[in-house]
Amino acid sequence: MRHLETLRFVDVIARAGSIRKAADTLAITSTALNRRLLALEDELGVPIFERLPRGVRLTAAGELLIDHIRTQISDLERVRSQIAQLAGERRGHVAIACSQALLPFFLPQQISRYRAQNPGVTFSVNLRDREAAEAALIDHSVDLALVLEPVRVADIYTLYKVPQPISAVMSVDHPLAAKPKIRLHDCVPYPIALPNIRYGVRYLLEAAQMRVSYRLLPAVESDSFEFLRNYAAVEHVITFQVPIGLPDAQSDYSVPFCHRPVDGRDLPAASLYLAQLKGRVLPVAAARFAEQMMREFARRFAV
Amino acid sequence: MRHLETLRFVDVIARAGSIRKAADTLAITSTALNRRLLALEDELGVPIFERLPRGVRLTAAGELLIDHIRTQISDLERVRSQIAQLAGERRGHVAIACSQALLPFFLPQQISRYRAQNPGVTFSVNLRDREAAEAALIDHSVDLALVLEPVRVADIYTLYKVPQPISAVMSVDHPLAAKPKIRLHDCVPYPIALPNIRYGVRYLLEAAQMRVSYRLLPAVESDSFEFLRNYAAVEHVITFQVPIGLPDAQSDYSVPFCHRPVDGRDLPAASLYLAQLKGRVLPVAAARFAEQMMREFARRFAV
DNA sequence: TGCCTGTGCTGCAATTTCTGCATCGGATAG
DNA sequence: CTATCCGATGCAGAAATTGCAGCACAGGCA
Repeated sequence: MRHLETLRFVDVIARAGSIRKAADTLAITSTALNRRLLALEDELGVPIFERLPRGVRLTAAGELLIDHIRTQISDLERVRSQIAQLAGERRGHVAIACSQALLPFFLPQQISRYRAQNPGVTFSVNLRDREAAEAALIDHSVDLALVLEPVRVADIYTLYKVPQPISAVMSVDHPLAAKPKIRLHDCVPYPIALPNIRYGVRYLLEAAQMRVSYRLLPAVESDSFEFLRNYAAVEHVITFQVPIGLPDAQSDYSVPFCHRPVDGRDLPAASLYLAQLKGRVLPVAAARFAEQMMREFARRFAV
Repeated sequence: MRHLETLRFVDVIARAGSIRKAADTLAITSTALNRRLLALEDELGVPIFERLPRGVRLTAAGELLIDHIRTQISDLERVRSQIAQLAGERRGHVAIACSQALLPFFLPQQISRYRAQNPGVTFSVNLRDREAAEAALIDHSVDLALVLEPVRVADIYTLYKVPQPISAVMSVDHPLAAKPKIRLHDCVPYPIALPNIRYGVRYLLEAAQMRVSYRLLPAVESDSFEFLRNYAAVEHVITFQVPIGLPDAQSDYSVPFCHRPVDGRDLPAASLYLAQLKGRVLPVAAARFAEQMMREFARRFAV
């Protein structure tokens, strides 16, 4: 959209941290970009960036403005998508930030299902920890976030909340695999593999252990849920994940690990949140996709 | 602001109903304006206006866009005012739509008081009936509305609500002026002057008469509250108004008419609403002025 | 200290975009 | 049927934007 080209450029400068770098990514000369910025600051009567020897940084006024710019850009996007829908087109784009647990099964299935009915809609799926996911909502780089136990900043609006009782994951021939339900102290004799503290599952585990005498000390730590699952498959180690990231009984996945729910008395269920930026009206495609996921949540995890 | 000049032009076209008229008010040629419009429609991929023999009219897509445009324009205005405030300037503009009752005393006093502390802030005060006031909020032509018994459309947000018991207004030597409180049936023997049905006071009077046997038939109807007051001053006629539009005892106005409250059993109190557009963040000056008025309401009409 | 690198900024010419005049084609009101 | 008002368009001049080259400045490094 031509009329907010300059504003978009300002956004790029803010993200790049220097006019020349921004000009480079925008494939124009720094001269032109610089002059646009100067003209805008002149119009506004206030500098948007403070000039540092190694680049530029937003002033207080700039912070205000950049927020406005990002809102305007995505609001225009929404209007365009509404107009496109009016014209009968079924196009659009949905940008999602999500936790690792959504990557193996849930999102692939959901996106595939949605695209089967709306082939014109494209998706971008970005792995973000819960903090980064919320930041991505705030700076308008994603439309939806799907995260476990978010930090819950004020600017985030929760569309749906799903309880996710934590499961213990182990190889199929692990001694504990015989039990239908796992107590946490059952795990003490065995080596443990855990995600690190930035992740919701680990956070809940640590919180739960504040109240008990035993300790689950990780033999292996990782930031990859996929690694942890596969590690549990090849060694008699126990790890913990949420069910939405694990193959369920009906699926035709054949894997050398299994999972058993942890007793609710030992560990409260985690919560999976579907969230958007507060006060933002989503583009049509994103809103529809969110609705589809919410229906699926309601179906699977009916209360 | 340069970058949304074209969008502002589109807004003017929409209001003017024809490109040439809009070009005229914008002091440019119709050619230039027409081409900007065509370029924008080309960018958007859909026509914004349908071309009629006597001008243009918004298409469905255009309705969507014009709403976005008006939001963007006033949102930018808000950002500018926030930036100005950041820079220590105390400037800005407040546009108000209000009922007649606010014109003689309340708004002049309030604006004068506000401007005494904020001389840089300018005001526009527009007389609008309750329906037009809400329309003005919606199309962003005013920031605040102050109206009696509004129609209460969904997009309006009420900031404050003040009860206004209706008063009978008459000349000082009117027989009823001896009573401290007026019953409606006391008025039957006398000629009545009323505002027409579009106004809140008349609306309430008509509603009240649904339940009783007597009728107050207006000898004179007018759409000017000022006329009605002054007419009551020169003839033994009774009219009805809300107290906020009448001089109070402490004021140093010397007028040949007086007012007495109507008994609450006969006529419910009207409600004066201070309202803004739902979901809109007001510019600093408008928000501050609204706060001042709300404090004044709380002081005068403490519950 | 002196060199080097990276930054934002500016004068000037080429280029792109925009504007205004004159005019066309079409639809309606009288 | 005619007069009028409307939006659209070809073309030439005006205005804004861009890119090149170069400047001044501030830190990093030897």
